Amino acid sequence: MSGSDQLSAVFSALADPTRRAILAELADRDATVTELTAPFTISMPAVSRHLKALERAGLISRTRSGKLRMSRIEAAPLREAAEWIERYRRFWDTSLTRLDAHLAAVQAAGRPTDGSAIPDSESPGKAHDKEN
Amino acid sequence: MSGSDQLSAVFSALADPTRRAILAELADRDATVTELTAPFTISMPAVSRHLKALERAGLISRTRSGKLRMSRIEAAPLREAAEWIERYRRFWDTSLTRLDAHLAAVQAAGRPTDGSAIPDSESPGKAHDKEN
DNA sequence: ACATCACTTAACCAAAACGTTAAATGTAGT
DNA sequence: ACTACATTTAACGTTTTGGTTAAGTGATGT
Repeated sequence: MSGSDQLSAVFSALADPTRRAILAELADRDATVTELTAPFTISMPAVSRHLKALERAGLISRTRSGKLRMSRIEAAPLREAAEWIERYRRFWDTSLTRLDAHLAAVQAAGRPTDGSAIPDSESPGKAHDKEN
Repeated sequence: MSGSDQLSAVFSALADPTRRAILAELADRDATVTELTAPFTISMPAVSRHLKALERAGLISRTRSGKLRMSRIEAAPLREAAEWIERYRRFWDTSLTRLDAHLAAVQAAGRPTDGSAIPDSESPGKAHDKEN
C-alpha cells in the first residue's frame, strides 16, 4: 500500500480486480462472506482478507447477524478518490480541450494571476514528502 | 498489482503517494527525473522506478531530449478509473439520494425492467473471474 | 453436551513492491 | 579520447500482498 493515508488505502483496495468485483457485488445487495466467495475460485479465507482490506479502506462496513456476517458497501471514501482524479480531468476530457489549451497558453506565457491551475494539495515542495 | 489489466495498473499506480505527488508535479509542467527527484528524500533510482510504474499504467509518456529525459502527464487512463468510480456515486453523493432511494425501492420490489441498476461490467458471475 | 455452520486467525509460501548503493549506459562538451 | 552529467539497470534486503491449508472461535440446532 505504501502510504497509509485514506486515499492510498482506497486506491490500493481498488487496485485488485477481485476486490472491485466484490464491491460491484455489494452494490447490488449486502452479502455474506460465503455468498461473496461463491463466484470466485479462491478460498474463503482469501475473500475474508479482501473484505478486511476493503473495510480498512472504509469501503465496506460489516455487521453480525446471527452466525452470518453481512458486508455492506460504504462508498463514501470513493468521493475523495474521485475528487483527486477529477483534478486531472482537463488532461483527458475533450469537452475541456479549449479551456485546456487556454490554460496551457496562459501558463506558457508566464502564469499571470489566474489561480485556475490545479490546486496542488499533494504536490511536493509544499508540506508533503515524508511517509516515503 | 495483482491484476495486470489497465484499470488495476492505474489504481495501483495511484495507490502510492509519491507517485501521486509526481503526477501533481507533472500537471504543472513536464519535468526531468532530476527535477522530479528533488522534492523527495528518496534516491533517483527510486523515482526512476516510480516513473516506470506510471508509464506502465499509461499515466505518463517519456521522451528523450539530449541527455535529459522528460516526463509528460498522459492522464487519459484516469478516465476509465473515474468512470469506474462514478458507478458508485449514488452511494455517497447526496444529490442522488432521492434516486438512490427510488432505485433501492425498485430493486427490493423484485427488480422490474428498469435497466438503470449499476452495470456490473466487472461483477463476478458474468464473465469475470480468472486473473485471480 | 455436541455437532454443525460461518467465519476468522495462524502458519506458511511465493511473488511483488519499494528502498538502497554500486555499476552500466548514453549523450554532450573539451 | 576523456570527463561530466543524467538516468537506468543490477544486485541486494526488507516488507507487503495474495494465496493456501489447518486450526480456532462463536452462534445455532438437536
